[in-house]
Amino acid sequence: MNRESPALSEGYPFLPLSRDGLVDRVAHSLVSAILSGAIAPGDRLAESQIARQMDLSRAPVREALRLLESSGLVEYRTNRGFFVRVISASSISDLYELRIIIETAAVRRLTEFNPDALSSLRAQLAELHRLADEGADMMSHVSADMQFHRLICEGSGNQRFLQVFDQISNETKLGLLVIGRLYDDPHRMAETHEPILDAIAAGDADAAEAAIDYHIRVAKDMVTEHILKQQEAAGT
Amino acid sequence: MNRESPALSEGYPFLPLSRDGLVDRVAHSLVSAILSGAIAPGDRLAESQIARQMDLSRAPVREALRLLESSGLVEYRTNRGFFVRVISASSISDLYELRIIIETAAVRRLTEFNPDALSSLRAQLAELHRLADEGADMMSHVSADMQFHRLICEGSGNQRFLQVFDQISNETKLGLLVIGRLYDDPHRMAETHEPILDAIAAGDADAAEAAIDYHIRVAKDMVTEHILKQQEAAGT
DNA sequence: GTCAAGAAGATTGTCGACAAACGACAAATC
DNA sequence: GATTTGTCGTTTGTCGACAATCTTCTTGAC
Repeated sequence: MNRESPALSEGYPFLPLSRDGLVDRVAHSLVSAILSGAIAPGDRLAESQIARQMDLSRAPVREALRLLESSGLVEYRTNRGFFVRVISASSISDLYELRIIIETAAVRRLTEFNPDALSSLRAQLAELHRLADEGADMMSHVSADMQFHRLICEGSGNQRFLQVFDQISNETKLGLLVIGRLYDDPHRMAETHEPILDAIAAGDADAAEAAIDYHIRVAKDMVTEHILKQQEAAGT
Repeated sequence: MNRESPALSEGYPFLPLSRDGLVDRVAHSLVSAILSGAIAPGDRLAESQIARQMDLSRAPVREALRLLESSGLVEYRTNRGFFVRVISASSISDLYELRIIIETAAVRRLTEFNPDALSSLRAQLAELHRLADEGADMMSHVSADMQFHRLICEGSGNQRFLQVFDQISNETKLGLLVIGRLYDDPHRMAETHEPILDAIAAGDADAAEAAIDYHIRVAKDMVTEHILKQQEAAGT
């Protein structure tokens, strides 16, 4: 066996093993808890309590929370601590308006300068249908859906678009998840992405822009409507 | 002297005296240092060293740096620390593309739904001319210029637009400052904002959008050109 | 019963300390 | 002479502790 021969040629391909620190793991854990609904919007996130539960000191917890803050999932008040951000209809509306301008610009650039990205978008659409077939849970649907849109931002070639998208991505997911059952017909949901792909395939940037604008606007209306309904119900 | 009488009536408008914690002050101090050029792009920001100089512990310094990180001024590498982000031509180009889509959308909404914001924009333009008259320094010019654009985002009524603008604002300033003398004719610079105001005053959203698009695009070209020239000079 | 003031408990803000990781230079090996 | 290995000083990662602040509960007056 020539276990060593690759190393001799200056290149056994060791993967740089993930040195991701504690902070990232804590942050991920918190995101899961929030997105799963185990911690509800408005709830307090006491760092000392979390640290105790995870059996580590407050420092990494605090940093993880600061990280979540910059992604909009969590809100910080001086001398009071961190709270899960509450989703208001107007804040969601603003969020989707932002998504619209980012993603329309992104899909335009993608169509014009990077049409090769189409294949990965097709693959992601197939993934959406696969999840629909196997009756996956809401969280999986939402994540896969967002991943489709992320690919568009990534394919735009503009790092800032992707950065902004990632920053608001978790909050968008939260908005989708708090309203509960939205993907009643997941196949139908997946299909709504097809006009975007068609326009990109046709190389028609205007059409692509219009398609994604429509797509996100529909989602926006659905979500804001749901939230308004929920607020009414809660106010009664 | 009736120092206390206002308090008795339960309503003297005391300004909440800077209870903004240490962290914000540290962050502000660091931003100043970076934008003033005292700390150059690529430089390391050793938290222990900064803490020693400011005579406080590392905790608040660390948090301040994390804050700057989320505003893009500073970059963090695990187990290595914080570094002032280096400005590349492509990253600046992406940044301005983002500004264009945010601010065109913002000025459209402002023109359509909040034309009253015009007066504060006019005031800010006057401020630009005032600074030009008194021959203010570069930093003041840049800040006042950015404030004009911030007012547009604020006037859009979409919180997210403002949020994104604030997030990239410092990095934009940094980009403007590293290229040095750009405001050779500050009055001329101030005047380039006028077409935007005219369009808003006329209630013509399309024209306003076109005006700010042009305005930012010109700035983008100037800045990227300068940076490319600098990079060539450095590479020689 | 309502409201205000105050005490008790918990939580955040900041600190100093120690272990682990990094970068640089010297020593050793081929 | 060039590359690898060992060592050392510095910096980051994490911790536990204490003071300042907030929240809650109790107490008391009206």
